[in-house]
Amino acid sequence: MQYWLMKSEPDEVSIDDALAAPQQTVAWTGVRNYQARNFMRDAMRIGDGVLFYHSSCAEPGIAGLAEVASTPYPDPTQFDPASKYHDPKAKPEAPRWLLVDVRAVQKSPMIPLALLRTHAELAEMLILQKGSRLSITPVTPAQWNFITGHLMK
DNA sequence: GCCAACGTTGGC
DNA sequence: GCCAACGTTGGC
Repeated sequence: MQYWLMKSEPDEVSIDDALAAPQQTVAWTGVRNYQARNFMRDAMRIGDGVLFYHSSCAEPGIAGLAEVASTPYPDPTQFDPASKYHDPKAKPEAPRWLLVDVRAVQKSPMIPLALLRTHAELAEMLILQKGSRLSITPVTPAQWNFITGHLMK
């Protein structure tokens, strides 16, 4: 069992959108960074815990809890010329981009980025490092426990 | 809208 | 393989 933080722009898919989706599950489309892709392809397992993070919005921060809900499979948007995530170099017989399904578990009290920064226990979180912009990052059990057990109370 | 930081591309 | 140019991310 591992833990992750996954960024989503709430204008595209918010925690509320995910909770309202069938099975409360959304396909994590649009990742176009190899490191983030590799986490989904190689490291994630069904049932892994996910911190659902809102980025590029008025109040960036952790907005809910979710879990990995599928094994990896090709991101269909890479083959869709109408999608902004279209990748002309991807072919169905050789997909470049894989994703997993994510099931929203619950909305949480909003935990703003600025608040995360105030806790020494979270100083090592990858998302808090200078220049970090990876959209999917691993979270340690200690960080997970601190956030879910302390900040979400 | 600004801009720092980072990733990717492509010429050489 | 180097690296400059360019595009993107994402907080502020």
